[in-house]
Amino acid sequence: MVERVVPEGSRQRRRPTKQGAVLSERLIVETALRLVEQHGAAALSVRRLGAALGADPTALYRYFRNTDALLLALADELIGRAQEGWTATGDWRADLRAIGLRLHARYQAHPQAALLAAHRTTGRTHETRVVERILAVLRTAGFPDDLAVRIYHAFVDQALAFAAQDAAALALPPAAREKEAEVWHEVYGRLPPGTHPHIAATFPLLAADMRDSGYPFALELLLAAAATLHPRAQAAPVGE
Amino acid sequence: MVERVVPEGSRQRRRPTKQGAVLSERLIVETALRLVEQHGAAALSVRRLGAALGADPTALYRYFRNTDALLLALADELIGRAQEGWTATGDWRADLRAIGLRLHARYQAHPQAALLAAHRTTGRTHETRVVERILAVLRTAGFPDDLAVRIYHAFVDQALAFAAQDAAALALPPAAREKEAEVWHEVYGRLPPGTHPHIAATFPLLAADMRDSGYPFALELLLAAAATLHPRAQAAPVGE
DNA sequence: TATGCACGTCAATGGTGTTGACGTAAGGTC
DNA sequence: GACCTTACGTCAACACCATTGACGTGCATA
Repeated sequence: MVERVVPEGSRQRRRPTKQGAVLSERLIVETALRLVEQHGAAALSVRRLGAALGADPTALYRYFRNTDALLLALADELIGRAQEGWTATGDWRADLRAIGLRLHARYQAHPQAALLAAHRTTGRTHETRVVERILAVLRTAGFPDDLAVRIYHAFVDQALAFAAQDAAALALPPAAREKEAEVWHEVYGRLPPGTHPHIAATFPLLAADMRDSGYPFALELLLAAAATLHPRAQAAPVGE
Repeated sequence: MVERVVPEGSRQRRRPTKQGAVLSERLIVETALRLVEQHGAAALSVRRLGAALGADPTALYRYFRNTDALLLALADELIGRAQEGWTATGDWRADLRAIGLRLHARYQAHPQAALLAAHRTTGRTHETRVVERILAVLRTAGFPDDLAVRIYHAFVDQALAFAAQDAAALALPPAAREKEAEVWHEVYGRLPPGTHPHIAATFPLLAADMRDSGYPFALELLLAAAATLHPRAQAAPVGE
């Protein structure tokens, strides 16, 4: 196979497409993100991306080895953006809450890329920086090392797992997404008290609660339980 | 459009395919599950499934409206298998722990299918039964309805999110999995204390802890925090 | 034994990612 | 300004994919 991808650094000959666009790795990543944002995950295909760029679809392969490489580039971009503007306050619980919610929110903005990114360890600079920051928050707060590590692990995995989980719902084709919402009302709303008494009794509450992500509350529970494990634990109820 | 799917209950005329197979919803689900397990999630296509069944690929559409409906059936099958043999003990915390760990374990046994299925709401019988059971555990334990619903939501989403997260790691091709573990040691094990002091200080602990899933500990934290929200809350430390 | 229709089959449609060949025009050199 | 070299945009083609409508066989029922 001919090596068709030239590393971004050594690119020199930029040549406009028939429609006048001048391609670059950066332009492609930004266009792809915009495409996903505006028209949903399903809109991201090589042909549509080519159309959006104003270029032949296969021009993409001069910049990325395949679509997976493109999606990893998107993912890297996301991780970077999630940390922009964040600074520690010194309150470990508020800091972890902010980091968790930011990561979650940023991933939700690009569900398709999030689905791929959340399950992978990249070892790239953005990722190591977040890890360092979380450990810093926990150790500075006075958690002993072994406990800090365990809490870090649960916290990070939970943030990424929920990010992927909620992204998956957003990344669903519109038809399937509508169907799922419908399933909740049609199926769960009509289960008879005889066979499913607890669902029947709480259905309105259920329907209301399931509309939003379970992550914020799960995060609060994790933080509250972690607080009770602190060597100088004080009364620190959920949500504090 | 002609309605082509006949509900499983009212099926009567079974007719062997050219290759002699007698199709059924159950056979299709089991074959699909086997296909995904043996050859990965990418192997699940209508054509390949037809070949594995010994039938014309489009015969599938006599049993499922589309591939998404099949996927939901797979998901529900996994949920069902996770519950086989479970019974309530009356100790809400032990019961939820058991349900969570069972779900997680069952999905890990079928990583490829778990990846596809863990994000979906099926509305099928196995799913509604778990939902009913979890709500029963919480309400019987004395949690008020609104709290029971919120805890249920966080608990279920956490279990499924972690199931998908950990399944993703298992589902990677062995080569890629080894490579990722290697990258982790190479990158995180060599970060200089100057730029990443907290990672450098805790690396041995980190490396040991990250080998296993973060779910069991995250689940304990959730249960411990939920216990403090109980109207008759007693001292109930993590892991009790 | 007769009959209606369930369902397995086939052909076709319009999508997808990806590859190899080709030629044009851009950059460097003189 | 002329000449090479080659990067890279384009094109055609391939092998898949899910899904559809039409068709007729042969089964279950009456």
